[in-house]
Amino acid sequence: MKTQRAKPSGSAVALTGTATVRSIDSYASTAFPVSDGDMEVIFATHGVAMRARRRQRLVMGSKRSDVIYLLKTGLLVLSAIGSGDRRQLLAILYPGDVFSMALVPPIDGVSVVAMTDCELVRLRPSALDDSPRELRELDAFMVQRTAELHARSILHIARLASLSSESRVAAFILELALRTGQVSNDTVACDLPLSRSDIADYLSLNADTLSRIMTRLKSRGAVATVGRSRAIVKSVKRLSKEVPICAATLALHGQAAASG
Amino acid sequence: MKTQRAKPSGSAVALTGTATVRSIDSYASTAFPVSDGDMEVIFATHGVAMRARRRQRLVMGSKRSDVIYLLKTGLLVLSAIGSGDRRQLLAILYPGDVFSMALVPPIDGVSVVAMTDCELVRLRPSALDDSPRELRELDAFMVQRTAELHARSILHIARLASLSSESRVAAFILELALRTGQVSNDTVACDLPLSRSDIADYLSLNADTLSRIMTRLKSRGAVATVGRSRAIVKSVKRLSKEVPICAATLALHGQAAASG
DNA sequence: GTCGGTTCTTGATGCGCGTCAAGGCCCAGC
DNA sequence: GCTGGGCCTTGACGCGCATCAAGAACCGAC
Repeated sequence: MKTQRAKPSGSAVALTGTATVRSIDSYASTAFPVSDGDMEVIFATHGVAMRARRRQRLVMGSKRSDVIYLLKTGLLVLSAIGSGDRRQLLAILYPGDVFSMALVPPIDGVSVVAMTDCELVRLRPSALDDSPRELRELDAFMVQRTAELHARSILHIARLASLSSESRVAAFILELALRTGQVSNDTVACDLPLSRSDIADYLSLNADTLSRIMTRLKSRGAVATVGRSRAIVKSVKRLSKEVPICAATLALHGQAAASG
Repeated sequence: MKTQRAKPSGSAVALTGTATVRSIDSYASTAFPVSDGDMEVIFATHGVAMRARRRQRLVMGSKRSDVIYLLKTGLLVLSAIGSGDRRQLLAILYPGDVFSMALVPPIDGVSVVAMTDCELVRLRPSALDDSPRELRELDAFMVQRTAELHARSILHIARLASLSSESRVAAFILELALRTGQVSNDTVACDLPLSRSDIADYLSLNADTLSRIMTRLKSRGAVATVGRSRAIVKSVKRLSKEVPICAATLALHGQAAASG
């Protein structure tokens, strides 16, 4: 029997449930890409370390609670089930990103899902009420990080709106590779923690169409794949030339990857 | 002779040039929708009032300067010229919104353009270095406002990705009407400061298609128009029922309009 | 008022992508 | 090894939107 692309890929059961809480100190020494060194201390001291497994859905507390989360390792996506049936991925979160309910519109069925095993820190800003200095630093940190998230969302809008679907896919792989992959010369390789359907939902494409596009990109030599879950961008330069917005991707994600 | 939709609508000349600087006190008494009352004082005291004319392009300083702008009245759009030719509008800014270069990805040809005559305030956070309290308040304010902008951008992504073009147009008019229009019962009316091409560029549609859709919406009775630049949403309830995301639009923009 | 330019509308046509359907690939379980 | 069930790929086909083109409505200048 053929299952033909079950709704949210069948593993709905595994998705529910809250993330497991671990002891803090296991993360206290981990480096993560936060500009201000003090920030690491603040999160380690006042935050609660958490861990999420692949495909696990993170319960983000109630509506407008003030809880914020910091992603230390792994990959998260913001997903929504458009009332009908079609799922869509609205944003991708990389290590170093923060997120909270305030950043998300009140759409039905939005949630944050782990695409890989993740380590994160939950922080309640009110826990810092005693030390104004730390609170101030946190605010400054949040301003900067939220602005970066916004710039990335705007970039994503630009990609969705102005790029052909083929360029969209190429730009997506480039972004992921710059963030999570290994750079060597002009070539970048990375794992694809998102399935084909996930990628399609993120780029607002059909999974079938995405598959066709991947085939086209491969046959043209723009990207290569190793197995199903690993991709290689052959020439970043050439890609940036073909797809102008990729320059912005490089600027936004390249430096983040370099510093992280 | 037929001009047939000239590139950025011909008025490119009028677009260039910096916004005119006016004296501050002419705005000092104006109410604007900022949650914290102190914020108004901070901007009035340390900021520089500016005014922009319809279709004027705002020069936002160099790359990563720390200047922030607060929109007091009018409507701004974030626009980008995709390297080819196609312009796109990436975001709409309403009174009470703040923006800075940090919120914008480094795409070629991005700029902020006034869709109506606008009043705004330019503020350099470093001007507040002397008063830590105000600096702290500004940070907190920025966190909140940037988060709201992000939520709106995400909502826009959701609309672009999941809605039929007809629903997209309806949702757009609803948003604009809730923000800038007059509500009475279940009906909302508003001016359309954006031309058809502008709207099309924002919704990533073709201007011709948009025109067809408007005709369809009118003949179906969902919206009505008065002249070319005024629209009326006949029944907000019915629209919210047909287009699920409109509920989120109501939540995000309805309350802002109510408080503003 | 008339005129010129812009913006909007509407028609005909073609292509891209979504959809449906059938198979192939890959991996886990036994 | 084999088998079954997700995933992924690939084909056929239809609809929706972009494109091109022409004309209508609107608006300001004079």
